[in-house]
Amino acid sequence: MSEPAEDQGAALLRARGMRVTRPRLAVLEVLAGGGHLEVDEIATAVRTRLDSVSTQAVYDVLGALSRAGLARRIEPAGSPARFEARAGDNHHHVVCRACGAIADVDCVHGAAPCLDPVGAGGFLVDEAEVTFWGLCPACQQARAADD
Amino acid sequence: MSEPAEDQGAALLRARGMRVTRPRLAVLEVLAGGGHLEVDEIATAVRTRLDSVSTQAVYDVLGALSRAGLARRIEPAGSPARFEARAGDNHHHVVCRACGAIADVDCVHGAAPCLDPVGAGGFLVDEAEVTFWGLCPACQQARAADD
DNA sequence: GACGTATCTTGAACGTTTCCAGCTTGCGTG
DNA sequence: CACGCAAGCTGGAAACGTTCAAGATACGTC
Repeated sequence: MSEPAEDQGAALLRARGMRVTRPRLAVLEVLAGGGHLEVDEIATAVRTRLDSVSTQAVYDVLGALSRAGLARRIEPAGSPARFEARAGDNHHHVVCRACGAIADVDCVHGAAPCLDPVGAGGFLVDEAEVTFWGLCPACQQARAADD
Repeated sequence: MSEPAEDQGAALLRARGMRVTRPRLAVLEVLAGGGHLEVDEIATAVRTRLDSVSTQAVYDVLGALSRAGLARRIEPAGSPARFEARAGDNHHHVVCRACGAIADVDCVHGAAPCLDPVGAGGFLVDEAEVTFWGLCPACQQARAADD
């Protein structure tokens, strides 16, 4: 916590043999702020820290970070891709059907919920992704108010 | 089974107060053939039964059918939307990371696997969607052959 | 400090999906 | 059995998120 965010990010990148560049540090900082951000939101936030970063660079950086395990890509049906800082735990997500809001849900089963290779038709399963669908508190209220 | 497929589809549509049109019947027939089809595949198959059907009609029909519970829309990350006939039972899917193939997986936990509204941050959860990621048998062999 | 390569920039294109206006069709009424 | 309304279809076009290609730049290493 005594280290500036930049140095933390640089250490993470170096630990994986990745080059430390300004766009990457900025993206890591933005992701560290929390939330589930769209590429466009990340690009906008990054541009408040650096003068100009191309959209292409943001996509490339996010791809590299998720490949390195420093970010996690999530993509609920009907939404553009979103990215979040990854704690390495396999938590899951609740998505609001009305407004698309996303929240984290810790896995109640431990490490691998519902992961059951049996009956997978010969597939070699390595990950189980769980997405919950429902209504966020705000949209529940909005719907109740409509009645 | 003694009824022609068309009449079955017509009955399904009428039971929900939906109009019975040729594009809808054709889409229902195609979906009844099984599998997890992309919109483009469905459109192509439909056009072998009817002379000409616009792409928009296929999208509209599929939207109406999934809203009515006659079709289910699935959309694995990084893939275009796909539709399948099985709706109602909540089975899940295995997706091959290499070739994108999709297979069904019956839920081993019964009706609502891992569905745990607790800790959902105030969300009113109504569905739990599970997607397994791995390698299909064919891609396992292909990878083994590369070594 | 100079090199080689990974990374970023610019500009463009791709494929899926949605919008729009207008015509056709299914289906309940008289 | 003909009529009329609204739902549904057609056709063209465009928006969106994303990816590709070629060249310039900056990082890490020697």
